[in-house]
Amino acid sequence: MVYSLMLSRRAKYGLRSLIYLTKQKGQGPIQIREISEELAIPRKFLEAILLDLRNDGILQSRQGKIGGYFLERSPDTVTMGHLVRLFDGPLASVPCVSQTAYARCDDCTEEHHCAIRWVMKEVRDASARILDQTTLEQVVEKSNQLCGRDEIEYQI
Amino acid sequence: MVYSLMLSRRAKYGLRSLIYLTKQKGQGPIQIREISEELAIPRKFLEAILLDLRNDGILQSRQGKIGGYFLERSPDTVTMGHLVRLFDGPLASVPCVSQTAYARCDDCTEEHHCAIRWVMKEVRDASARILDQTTLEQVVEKSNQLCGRDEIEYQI
DNA sequence: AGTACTCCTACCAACTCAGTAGGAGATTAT
DNA sequence: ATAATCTCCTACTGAGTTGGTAGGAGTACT
Repeated sequence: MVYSLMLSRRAKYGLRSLIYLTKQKGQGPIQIREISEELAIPRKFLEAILLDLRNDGILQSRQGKIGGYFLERSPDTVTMGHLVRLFDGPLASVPCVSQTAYARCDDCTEEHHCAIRWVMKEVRDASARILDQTTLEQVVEKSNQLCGRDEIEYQI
Repeated sequence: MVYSLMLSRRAKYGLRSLIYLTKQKGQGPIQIREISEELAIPRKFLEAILLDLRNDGILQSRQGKIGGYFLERSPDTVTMGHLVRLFDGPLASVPCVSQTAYARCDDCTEEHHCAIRWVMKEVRDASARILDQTTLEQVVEKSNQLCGRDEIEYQI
């Protein structure tokens, strides 16, 4: 079975790293190696992912010996919608219903008459409603709930 | 920009063909060639897609000279959810929240503690709620509305 | 100076997607 | 009977994406 509407590994690794970094907030830079070991993510792959998050302004980094990554933006300002779009592109399952990356379907003759567009827009809107209103902070809270707040075990 | 959560061309072609066939219901078998010309879908590609729909029991076919395809199931019993799953796999964006094709995420240590799972389940449920309650019949109705019911122009 | 980290470019194997090619088998019309 | 016209089926292909690796330059602390 193929899962073509699925979150990429890149996105999952990125999200899990952000949750980890949020839980460690205020403790100075965390190194790629630590995250990669703790969350079982290939180190070199993780490097590229964290770099993307830094270039987007969500993370900040420090170079050199005691360098590493830490949150730049407050986790209550980072939405899941933003993150999923960052990693995997628009939420819309057809380009002609995307808010953030609209494009005509190249195989659709007249989009105003397109019933597929209509139903897929409903789906997009429902997904966006959830993802754009869920913040990283809320996800971390939920994660703490699920794990038991006091444990320092980073099940995300 | 990459669209990794997108409907495949296969799915779009399949859906458009089904809408076309629904509108022609009761008029005997419609040939691949006609559909492919009318909807601008590559003929050989369409062959494979219609065959899948037949093997799934949604379409029926007739071989030979005046053969072709026609609906086997009534369009009010065919849901968009079923069709999207048939073409593109599970709706869930992570396998561990799929109702129809559950699987553990191989990179997730303990799913009951996974906050990503939690939010993605909300998204899946919202999408499924829409897609599983929208039938092919409703989509065709909507298409007729959008096109003007009397025109015989198959903008879908 | 040495060490340990981030940053950056280039590369790679495996897989998926969107088709094509060619023909066997079925059915009808002549 | 046979030609025509359709579906059915297998195999193949080129382009693009995913999930990484390799190697090293640059940066900062000790």
